[in-house]
Amino acid sequence: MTERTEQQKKVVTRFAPSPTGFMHVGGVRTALYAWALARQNGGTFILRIEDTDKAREVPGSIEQIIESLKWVGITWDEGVDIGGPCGPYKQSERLDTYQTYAKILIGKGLAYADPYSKEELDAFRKQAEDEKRPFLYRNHRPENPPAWDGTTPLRLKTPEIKSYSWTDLVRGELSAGPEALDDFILMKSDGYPTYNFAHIIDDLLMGVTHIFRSDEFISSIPNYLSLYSALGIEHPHFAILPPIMSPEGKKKLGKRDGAKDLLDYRKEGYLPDAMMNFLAFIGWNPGDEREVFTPAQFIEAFKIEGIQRAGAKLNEEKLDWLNKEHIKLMSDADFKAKAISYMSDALKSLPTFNARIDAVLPIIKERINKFGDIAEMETANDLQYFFTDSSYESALLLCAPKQRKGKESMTVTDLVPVYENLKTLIESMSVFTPDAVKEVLWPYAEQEGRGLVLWALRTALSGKERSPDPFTLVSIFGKEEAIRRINIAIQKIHESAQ
RNA sequence: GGCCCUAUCGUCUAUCGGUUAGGACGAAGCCUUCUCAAGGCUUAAAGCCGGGUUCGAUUCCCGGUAGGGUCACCA
Repeated sequence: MTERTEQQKKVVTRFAPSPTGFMHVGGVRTALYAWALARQNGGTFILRIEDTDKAREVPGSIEQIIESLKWVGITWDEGVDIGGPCGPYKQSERLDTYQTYAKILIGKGLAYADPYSKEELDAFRKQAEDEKRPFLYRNHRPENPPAWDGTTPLRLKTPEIKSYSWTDLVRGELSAGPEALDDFILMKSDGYPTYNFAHIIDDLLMGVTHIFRSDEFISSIPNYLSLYSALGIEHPHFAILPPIMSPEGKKKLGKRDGAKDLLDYRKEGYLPDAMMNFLAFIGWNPGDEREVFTPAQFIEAFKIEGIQRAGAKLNEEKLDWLNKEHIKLMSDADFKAKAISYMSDALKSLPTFNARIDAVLPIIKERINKFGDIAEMETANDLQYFFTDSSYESALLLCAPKQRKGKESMTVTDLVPVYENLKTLIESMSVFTPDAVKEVLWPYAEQEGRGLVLWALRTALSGKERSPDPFTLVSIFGKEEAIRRINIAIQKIHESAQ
């Protein structure tokens, strides 16, 4: 494996999820900040898997984690799937490393075997709870613990019961009293290390310089500080990220209360760049008024000082808006390819599809927030009429538009002459851009009544109560098709008059 | 309950002692060709409370309150 360059050693960050299911915004946001810091400094970003809890492990999680990260555009230099100079990057494959360090601590007299049964421990815990005290194992520290044979938990003998204070890159000076310190478990009785132990060893061995983690770990940090001190090592920089709250309640966002699988956003047709932009802004901002960022712009703008301290609620309406902004950034070709992939085969195989799709795309573009909306438009029959006849009621054609107040509805006598005149005008056209069409039809609409003419034309062409304006529609359909549709409308209203 | 963190419009936030407290999302209204969408303009909307420090506090300090986290052989 190639060694890191000096530059790559300066900033080493990692994302270290446990494979217990899908990734939600919280996890990916943590990864994003760590990644951005490494990227902007030419450093190293590592993907490490913390699979030390066999019971909670969900098969397929690692693949899903990798897919989620890759989707939003996060890439790593070293990790489970690609290896690297500090591998392996999966904790279950590093068991002897943790054994080695456990023995070092035992040798120093700073770790000891836990002799209690689960029942005894539960009794201690219950007692503490009854007395409204926090449970502290160290109050029950055995006087003569047996030698550790690996079949019982191994605990840290907290080197010094004291108050700790430390600097957090986001929160500033933090501190905690001695009550926060306890003899926590280093090695479990199944031979696996705890997260609390393993991550510290791995970060040390992998040269991690900055640790990003979410709010809930803040109360564990004093314990980590005692372990660093027991090991005689310096700790990396800490950056605590603000909690993400669920949209409705005030609870921290978790999988049980509605946190979505990140890949669901992909399914709904959000753009990865928009997702990254959205994630970045959950608890961070550049300090100025910019809000739309490409990944490259984000890397450039990211600063740890810009990270919030207070928790933020998830606002998916903002995601929709951001996604629309990113759609505007897409090239026509990209938009077309992506949009078409959300349409049904039935729609795409319509004979007029290829001829008209380029004209229809801009209409779709201004009507969607995310690509999944295209499928919804099709379900609502808002796409088909561009390519094939719409089945509609004559009542729609006869419905009186607002500017014809005083009349409940229009009549055949009102409409037929209008349609005939429109046909003549359309017949005379040679250029079919929306502007050119408007130029020809506008004077007539003004003269005859805009409400009447434009409503009549638009409903005849679209068969819809709501649609793009009639000039655009004529420009999409062209002469023959426009006239054909008007003829259908004429026939419809004649039928209704009988 | 102990320990810890946090606190500006409904939501996300700017402000690093002096501002008409700014922006964005969302909402409402108006305009722009009939409808819809998009766009433009406009409006409503905030410093949790109480003490200090200071000539002056949203900003600094203390207390309260509220919310969150944590007290696992989970991470």
